[in-house]
Amino acid sequence: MGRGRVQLKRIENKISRQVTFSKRRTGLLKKAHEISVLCDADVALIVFSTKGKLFEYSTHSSMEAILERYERYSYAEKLLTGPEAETQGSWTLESSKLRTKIEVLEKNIRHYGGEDLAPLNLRELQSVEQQLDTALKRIRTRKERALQEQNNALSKKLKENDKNTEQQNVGILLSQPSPQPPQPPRLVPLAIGSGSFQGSVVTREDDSTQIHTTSAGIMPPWLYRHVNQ
Amino acid sequence: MGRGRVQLKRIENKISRQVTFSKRRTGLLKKAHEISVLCDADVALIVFSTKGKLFEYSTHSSMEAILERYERYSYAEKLLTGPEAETQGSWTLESSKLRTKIEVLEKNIRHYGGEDLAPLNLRELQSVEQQLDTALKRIRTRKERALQEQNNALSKKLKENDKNTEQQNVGILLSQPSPQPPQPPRLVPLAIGSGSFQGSVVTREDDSTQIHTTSAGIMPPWLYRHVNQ
DNA sequence: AACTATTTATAAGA
DNA sequence: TTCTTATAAATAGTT
Repeated sequence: MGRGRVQLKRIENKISRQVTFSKRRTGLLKKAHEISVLCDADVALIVFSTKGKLFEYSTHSSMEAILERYERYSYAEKLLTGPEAETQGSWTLESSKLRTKIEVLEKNIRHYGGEDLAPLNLRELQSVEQQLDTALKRIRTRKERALQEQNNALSKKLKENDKNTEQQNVGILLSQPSPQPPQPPRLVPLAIGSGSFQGSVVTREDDSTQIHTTSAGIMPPWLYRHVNQ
Repeated sequence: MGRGRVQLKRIENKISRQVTFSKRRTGLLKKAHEISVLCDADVALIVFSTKGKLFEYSTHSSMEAILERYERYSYAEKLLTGPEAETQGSWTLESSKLRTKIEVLEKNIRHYGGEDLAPLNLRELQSVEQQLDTALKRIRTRKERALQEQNNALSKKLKENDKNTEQQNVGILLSQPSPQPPQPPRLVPLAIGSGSFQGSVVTREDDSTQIHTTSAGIMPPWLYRHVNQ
C-alpha cells in the first residue's frame, strides 16, 4: 500500500520504522474500531512500541471486561490442553478445580440457552450464580492466604533483622528514609473531535505520557473522515 | 475499500455482517501481525464475535506476557488517578462497594424471577453472571494488589536494612542509602525473523475447540500471498 | 506534516 | 465459504 512492496521483516532504519509504526498503528486502531462497530464484535487491542509506549483500543465494554472474558476462555483451554500441568502450588490446584467447575456451569448456561426458553428455571439460575460466587470466593481466599503467609514470613524476618541491628546501631535505623513510592506513568488527556464513539483509545508513555480516552459520544480523530465524508 | 463506501454503523443484515466480520477479521489479524514484525512492536489482539467465538493474535512474547505487561501499566495509571484511595483499608471500601453492586445484581435476579418466566432472556442471565464474576474478580484483584504492595514494601525495607547492616559492619556511614532508582519499563525482547512468523493465532469456540498455533518459521494462512507473490 | 503513486483491503456479486 | 473484480483505503517513499 504505497510506493513499492514491503518485505515482511523488521524495518532496520530507526526513523522509518518509527514513522511506519505511527502510520500503521493509526490504521490498526481504526480498523479495530470499525470491525467492532460494523460487526458488533468485542475487540481489545494492545500495542507496545519498541520503546515501551502503550497504545490500546477496546470496545465500549472496556478493556478489563474483555480481558476477563478472555481469561475465562484461556483457563478453559489450558485445562483441556494440559490438565497435568498442575504442579504449581496447592491453591493453584484448587483454583483450577474451581475454574473447571465454573466452566461446567457456564456450559450448562449455554446449553440451556441452546434449547427452548422454557427449561429456563430461575431457581437454577440463582443456584448457578451462587455457585460461581462461592467458587470465586474460594479462589480469592486461597490466594489471599498464600499472600498473607508470605507477608507474615517477611514481617517475621524483618523483625528478626531489626532486633539484630538494634543492638549495634539503633540511631541509624531511625533515620532511614522512607521508601520511595512507586512511580506511575504520567497521564495527560488529549483533545478529541466530535462524533459518536463508545470505545476508548489510550496512549501512554514512560516520559511524555498522553491519554486520549474517549467516552460515549466522542469521536476519535481517525474516524473523522468516516463520518464526515 | 470495496464497491461503495461503507457507513460506520452496525451492519443490520446478519449474513453480510458475518461475511464482513470474517473478511475484516482476517485483515485485522494480518495487520496486527505486520506491525508487530515491521515495527518490532508487542501486539495483543482479542476479538469476540457476536456469537462469542474468540479470535486472537499475539506477538511471539505470548498473550499472557503482554496482558501482564498491560496490567502493570494499568495499575500504575490507577494509582495516579486515585492515589489517595490506595491507602491501608482502601480496598475494604472498594470491596463493600462491589458487594453493594452484587446485592443489586442479586436483587435483579430475584426481580426477574418474580416476574413471568418469559422475560427471562438467556443473554441477560449470562450477562448478570458475567457481572458477578467480574465484580468478584475485582475484589480479589484488589486484595491481591494490596497484599502484593505490602510484600513489595516489606521486601524493600528488608533489603535496605541488610544493606545498612553491611555498611555498619564495615564502618562506612558517609552517605545516605540512595533511594531506589525509578523503575524503567521493562522491554520484552522480541525475536522476529525475516519473513517468518513467530506469533500465534488461536481460534476457539464454545464447544468445539480448535487451535491453530503457529510456531516460529510457520506462516499463517493469511500471510500466504505476502510470501509467494 | 502533507502529498501522491501504488499497493492492499474489501464490498458486492457470483 | 471461496473467488473475482471494481473501488475505496491505507500507506511507502518523497517533499
